[in-house]
Amino acid sequence: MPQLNGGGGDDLGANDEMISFKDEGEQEEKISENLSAERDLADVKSSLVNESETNQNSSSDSEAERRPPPRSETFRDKTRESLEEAAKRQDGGLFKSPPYPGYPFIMIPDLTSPYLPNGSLSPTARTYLQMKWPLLDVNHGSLQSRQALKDARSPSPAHIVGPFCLEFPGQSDLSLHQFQLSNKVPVVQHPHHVHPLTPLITYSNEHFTPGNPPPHLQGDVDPKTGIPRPPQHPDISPYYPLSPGAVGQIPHPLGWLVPQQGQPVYQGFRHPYPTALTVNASMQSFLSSRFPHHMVPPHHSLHQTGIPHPAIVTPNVKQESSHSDIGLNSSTILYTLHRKHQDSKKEDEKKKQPHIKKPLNAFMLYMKEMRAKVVAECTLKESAAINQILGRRWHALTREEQAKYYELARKERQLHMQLYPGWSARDNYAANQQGKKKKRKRDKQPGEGNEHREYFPNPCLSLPPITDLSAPKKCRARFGLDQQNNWCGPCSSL
DNA sequence: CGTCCTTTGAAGGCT
DNA sequence: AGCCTTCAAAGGACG
Repeated sequence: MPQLNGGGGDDLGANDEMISFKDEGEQEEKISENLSAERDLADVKSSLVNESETNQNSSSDSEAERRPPPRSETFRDKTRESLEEAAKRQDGGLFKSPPYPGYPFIMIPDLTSPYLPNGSLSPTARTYLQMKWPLLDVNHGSLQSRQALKDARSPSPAHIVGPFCLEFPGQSDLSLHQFQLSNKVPVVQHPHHVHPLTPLITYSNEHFTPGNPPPHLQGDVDPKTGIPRPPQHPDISPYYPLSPGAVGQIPHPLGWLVPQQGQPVYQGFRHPYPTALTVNASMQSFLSSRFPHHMVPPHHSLHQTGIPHPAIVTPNVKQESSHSDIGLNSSTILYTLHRKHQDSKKEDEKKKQPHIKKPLNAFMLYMKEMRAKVVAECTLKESAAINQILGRRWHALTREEQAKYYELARKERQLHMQLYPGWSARDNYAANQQGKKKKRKRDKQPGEGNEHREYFPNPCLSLPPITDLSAPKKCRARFGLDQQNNWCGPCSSL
């Protein structure tokens, strides 16, 4: 485990942004947190297989030794201060002194095509990219990236290895920390163009799928949403553990718009953030002319800047089917449509409001990256159980490791804030209240929650024992139906 | 189909 | 200031 040095000129400014951890189960967490990731995984697997966990207190090192005491100034406070400071400095145009060394609020005028005709990154774009994403090594090409691959523990600053892979120093678990933020990152990867902004994208590509692809190109359809999914290469991890050579093979969600040969139509669409600027009015026009109306992404899915941000979820507004009106006379149709229009006018207007999702926090970013790994190694599918494991692992991370995610989350928020200046998390509260009743939530009784913990050990990942007698669903969610022998007594008797 | 479960963190509202 | 609530992701389970 890398020791923390208190200081050291962290350009990311992450060292002083660690948060204090919750004290719930802290004792047990401290006990388990010093396990190496491998050991951790081994415990998970063996406990899952054997269902006979006997030792969750096998380690004694204190997490506190590894981790400095909680700071009085929380990360949240710090972040907020920084954001406020950033907002103050952001007076309209270029900004001079970025709140974070690597995250200036500079928007270059045209990122539509940051690449030069010869395929290299334009100096302007390179400057921008370096300023905006300091982790990205846009100056150095694949040679250095390959070097990074060779020397996984390079102490040099993190630099990008592939479009989705950031190398982080000091990784104890992965020699190369392939930091894929999303398994849904929309990517049109030109074989020779590695887009350097991609690593920070965490939002779903669903928001960028411009309607349905032509049937003959339609690969998979999400059974839940009905939204066509891009064909997935079976060998490719959903979390993009991509090598530089492999990324070019990744199909883009908009791959059906990309000609089979030649340059992709959506070069600028490789990234849902700045590079997505290419989807502007002209692209709308192009789409409208090429595809049926329902396939064309609606304007309201675009940000005011023309950026179809992945955090935007455009509700599927059902098209009025003219077929269903066949047989009715025109006046009836008109009247009906008028009534419908009147009745649902407000509702439609509300529905048309794009749903801007919250930016992901550090833990969410971590979950996105690690979920697939845990699922694969722990043979669990239940997200609730997976998340428990991930929560434990999150606490087991070193401060440095967590700092990476905090930093990324901070950038996510910054970018989100830039793209949606007026957006508030509160907006999503209202969004859920007006439309569908979403969730939630039974109030947690005092003491409820993790009380399953005292009665028998969790079979996975040396989780604390479970004691909650009042929440039978927890055992179900936690262990699944096929492991009912792990359910607590009250749950089993139900 | 909608909600629950489960995790942490961010953010807003209320006291 | 501190507490509470909601929502981000994920997918199986359930009513």
